[in-house]
Amino acid sequence: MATTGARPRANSQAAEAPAARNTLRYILLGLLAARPMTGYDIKQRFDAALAYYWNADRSQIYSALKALTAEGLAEPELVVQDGRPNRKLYVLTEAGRAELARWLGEGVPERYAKDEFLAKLFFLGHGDSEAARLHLEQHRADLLRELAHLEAVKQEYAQRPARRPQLLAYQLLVRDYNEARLRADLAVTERALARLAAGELPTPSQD
Amino acid sequence: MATTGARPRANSQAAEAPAARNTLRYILLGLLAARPMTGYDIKQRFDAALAYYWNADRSQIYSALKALTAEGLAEPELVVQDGRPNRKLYVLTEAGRAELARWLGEGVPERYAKDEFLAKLFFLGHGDSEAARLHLEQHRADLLRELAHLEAVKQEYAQRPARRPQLLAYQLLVRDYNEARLRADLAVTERALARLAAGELPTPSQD
DNA sequence: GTTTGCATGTAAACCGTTACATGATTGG
DNA sequence: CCAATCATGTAACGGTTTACATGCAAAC
Repeated sequence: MATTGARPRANSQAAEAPAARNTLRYILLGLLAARPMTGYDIKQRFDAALAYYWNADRSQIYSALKALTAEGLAEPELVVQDGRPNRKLYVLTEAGRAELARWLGEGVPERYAKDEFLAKLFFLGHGDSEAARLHLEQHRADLLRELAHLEAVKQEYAQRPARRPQLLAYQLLVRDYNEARLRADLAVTERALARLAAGELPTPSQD
Repeated sequence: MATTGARPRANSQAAEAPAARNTLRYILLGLLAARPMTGYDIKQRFDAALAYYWNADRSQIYSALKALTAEGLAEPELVVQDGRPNRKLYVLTEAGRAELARWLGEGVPERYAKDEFLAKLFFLGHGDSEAARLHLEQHRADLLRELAHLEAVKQEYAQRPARRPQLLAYQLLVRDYNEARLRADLAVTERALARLAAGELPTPSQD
């Protein structure tokens, strides 16, 4: 149909992507490289800092940690507690550190993202403009909430000085990407809502 | 750890999200609502227009179309061709149209996105700054290519007038989101590369 | 006293990707 | 002559999500 054809694919730095990506595995290596952690700790880290671009369930994390152990990339260390459940601290091995370094050097294939909001928006012309307004307003509310949360985290980090500036620098860079995307989304959303209010978007009756 | 706690979750418009999202199913309904299509057509539509925020494999599309048929939401119509394979045109039923409308009215849960580039970037402090530069430059190249592709598609669409302005309006809105995000990413990337070149990002030796 | 937080896991279902299979026509 | 396009599908695997299961302690 479109003479311009399909969206072009990337040519990755190191081309060989065998069969499975297993991104979670490498994220776990990355987290354990900073300090030993339990599955529980890792889940918290996901929710607090990584959720904007990746997340995993508890069950997935626990089984992935077992897989790392089986491959000799991490080793569990039981920490007995009283009054609360024992913890299983996973420590990265030398092999684990090497595997992380290998992954960091590899190119990232340009994989399509999945965004359910945009997927639905694409088809909203089949519904009425009231439904569209509701979705756009919900999206705006979500964005404002996330931006507020980001601001709060920023305040917090600004207080205490960094222990490892090298690690922090890239984490802050990721945060910059996140913030820029949120603001970009917000601008588009505001414009769309304004157009809707002004009756500038076509309505089903004109279809 | 972080006193600010976890990222807040959305309160969706209509809360009940039963067990499976099955977003692909609804995207198929949305595509078929515009016109009857074959699995092959649908895959092309994905690659040409939807790939920025969703995609699916041929095999997944074919089996999803079968599932729609089994549920009475779409009906296949065999189009015999000579010289090339027969086509199976899927036509949306009334039930299918109703199911699409239901989905359009439902709220979108704020699901985390998965972005492998950001996931890797987050940990690049564990590598050397040369690796970081390569990844950032690759990302910039990817963004520029996508923006160029977007521009080409825009030119194309500007030519011919829309048949159904109501449907087109929302598709263009999705394109606006996409473009805004790409430009936001590009700005962050350029800034990061400039900082790297100026030696403003901490190097491993300081770790 | 009920909810939340700490802490680990198993089982099943579901979604997504890759590999495999087929076969004619058109374009380079 | 070889590659790409048209066109549909199956089988197997791998990754992700949900539901289920347990149990104590602290906070509300």
